[in-house]
Amino acid sequence: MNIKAEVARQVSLIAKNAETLLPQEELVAKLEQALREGRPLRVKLGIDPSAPHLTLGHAVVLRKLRTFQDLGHTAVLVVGDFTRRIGDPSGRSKTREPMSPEEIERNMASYKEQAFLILDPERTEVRYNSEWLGKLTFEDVIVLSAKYTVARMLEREDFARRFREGVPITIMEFLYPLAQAYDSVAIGADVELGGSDQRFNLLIGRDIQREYGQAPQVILTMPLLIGTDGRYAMSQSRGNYIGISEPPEEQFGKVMSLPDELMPQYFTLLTDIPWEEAAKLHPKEAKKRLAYAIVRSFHGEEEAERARAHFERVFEARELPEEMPEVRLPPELLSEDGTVGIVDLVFATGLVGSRSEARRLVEQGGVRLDGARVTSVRARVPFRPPMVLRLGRRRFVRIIG
RNA sequence: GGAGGGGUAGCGAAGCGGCCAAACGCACCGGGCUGUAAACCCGGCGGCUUUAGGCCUUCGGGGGUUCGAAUCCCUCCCCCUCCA
Repeated sequence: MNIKAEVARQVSLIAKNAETLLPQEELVAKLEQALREGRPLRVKLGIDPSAPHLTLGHAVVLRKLRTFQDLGHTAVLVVGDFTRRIGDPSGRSKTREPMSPEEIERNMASYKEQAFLILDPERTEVRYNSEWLGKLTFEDVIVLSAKYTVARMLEREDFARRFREGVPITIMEFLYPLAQAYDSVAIGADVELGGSDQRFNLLIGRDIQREYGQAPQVILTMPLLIGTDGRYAMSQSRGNYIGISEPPEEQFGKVMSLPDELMPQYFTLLTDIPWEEAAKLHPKEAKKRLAYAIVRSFHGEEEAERARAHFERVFEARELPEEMPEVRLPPELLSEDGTVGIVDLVFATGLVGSRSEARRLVEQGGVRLDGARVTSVRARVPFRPPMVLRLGRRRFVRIIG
């Protein structure tokens, strides 16, 4: 095998779409060595076990990790359970409440299930950082903290700004990046992956590894995917996300309503279809291609096909979906003359949270019964099952007797 | 230890005795437009109802003043800034 050529091939695949890859020479050296010795690289990805669901944002990084696996390397998922059990006592962020080991375990079970839709389990190692962080003595921590300076910490944009503006920064916040860096030492990371917001932390890992006599890791960051609002990085706390394990139709629909401007980024970071190719299509067709590719990557060909068919049927042709949930009308809602109040009917579907909400929907023209809009809250409709009730644009129920 | 600021709906943020179920922005829902796009426009966004200037539960917790309190007083809890 021509090692030089193989290294070049791997580097180009690894570097593709990356926001930061440095130092590239070190990656080359590491790859050469790996190939010569038949020893796969250890590629680290830190996992925050805070939330049980993964989003397309996570998928971007996971896909890159998969690339490494396809090249024969090992993915090491490092679960930040140790720090997560402590949380962030400054209480500034509610997403940093301490979590119990049970909660963490539950989240991780679901995390892994989703992550393995992208990753190859055969080449994945999952490690919890409590394994080594939990063993450190206070003395060890002091020794670790002596290896980095305040000035360097303050180089981080976030810290610099807060320090300038007098917003508190706790010592603990200085310790967390060090802990993360120590993770790299513990697992002997050759490369660490992350979102572009992680760049600073990943760099600290290099310094700390060097301090502990290890070859520093190469760092690779991926761009942050913009969320469904078209403005901010996709995150669960912002609610602008598309989940990896959402139902196919849901995923398809969410992708279709992304702003067009996001298409290049999504094609590039989440599919193998080059944007230049998709750009030749009508925007709507391009987006359908995108939605299809994304759904397929998580749910498979068949489900992707179904999701597309569903979309075309319901939203393009404005016909009824093939399948819809069925709801039995509670008999007591039926009056003697065989009619049922529209609000009762809507509420009985369980698709709205309160009668007020049902009423609102009716008043706003969001309720159709067998295709005909019902706008009067006081309307009573003859009950002739089965009937199809449509709420808004996308919710359908079949009412049965 | 001292001085001061603050806790309001999912989030951000006004209000500071009645006109407050609480401005505004974001998110979200409905309608219009369309390529179910996005942007944009209109409406909604505590609950119940006999739909009304109706009733009930909300403005960190508890108690009080008042005809009436998110708004004033007492008390408790929590958060933040500055000085030392």
